[in-house]
Amino acid sequence: MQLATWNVNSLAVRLPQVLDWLATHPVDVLALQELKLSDDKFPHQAFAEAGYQTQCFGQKTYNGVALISRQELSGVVRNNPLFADDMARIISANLGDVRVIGAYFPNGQAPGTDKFEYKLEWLKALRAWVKAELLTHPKLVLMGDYNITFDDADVWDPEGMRDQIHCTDEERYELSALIALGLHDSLRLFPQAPKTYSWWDYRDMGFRRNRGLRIDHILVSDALKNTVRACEIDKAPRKNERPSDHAPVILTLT
DNA sequence: ATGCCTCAGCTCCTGAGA
Repeated sequence: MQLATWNVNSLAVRLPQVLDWLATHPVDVLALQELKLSDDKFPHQAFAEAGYQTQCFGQKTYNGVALISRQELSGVVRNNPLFADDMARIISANLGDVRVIGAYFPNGQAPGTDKFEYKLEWLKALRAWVKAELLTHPKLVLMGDYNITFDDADVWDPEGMRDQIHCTDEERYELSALIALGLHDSLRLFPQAPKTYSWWDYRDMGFRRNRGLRIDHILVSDALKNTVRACEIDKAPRKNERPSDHAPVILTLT
């Protein structure tokens, strides 16, 4: 079984790339973030013609998430029932006995701003909800654009970005608290080359110079850990014309 | 450098992203 996550930065712009990618990477579930379109504009038909079912939670202009799957998903939930949120950021569902959560974590803009406070509250509420979910769904995958680096190994310029957004102690504390619920960073279950990132700034030739961040993650619960066979970041779509600034992350389970 | 790209939208500038 394969699961993947990809922040596409506008599904309207990236739909052909997503369909191309699925044709060569026929994963069981693909979680998308930053659709930037409302549900009435979601391209269900295009995915159906490619053999995929769709569950979407869209929003005009910003945010928006979806689960694209080969099999029909059950138990679809939108956002965190424990957190009143104006923004479409989470969609979760069951694939067999595995609870799959796709999430677009808040960016947070900068420490000290209202958006940063919202990010911390959102993270705290996510942790409470995931903790409860694990009781009923021990096999759980939490994947998406976390907008948080685990540590300096995830940052191209750790000195320059110290205490900056995605790298603050407060954000990293929340990420480690998620891990402490009994989750594992799939990518780090395997040896990784230094400077492995999932996002590169559009500006200043960020990708060509590998000036990036690892902020897209796939966390798996204790009950799934021993089934993880591989986890990798697919940098190929970042080389497309008009790419997303994020690359997909792929998880392979037995 | 309160910038550099890219995207959406009350679109020829602005807000937001990361």
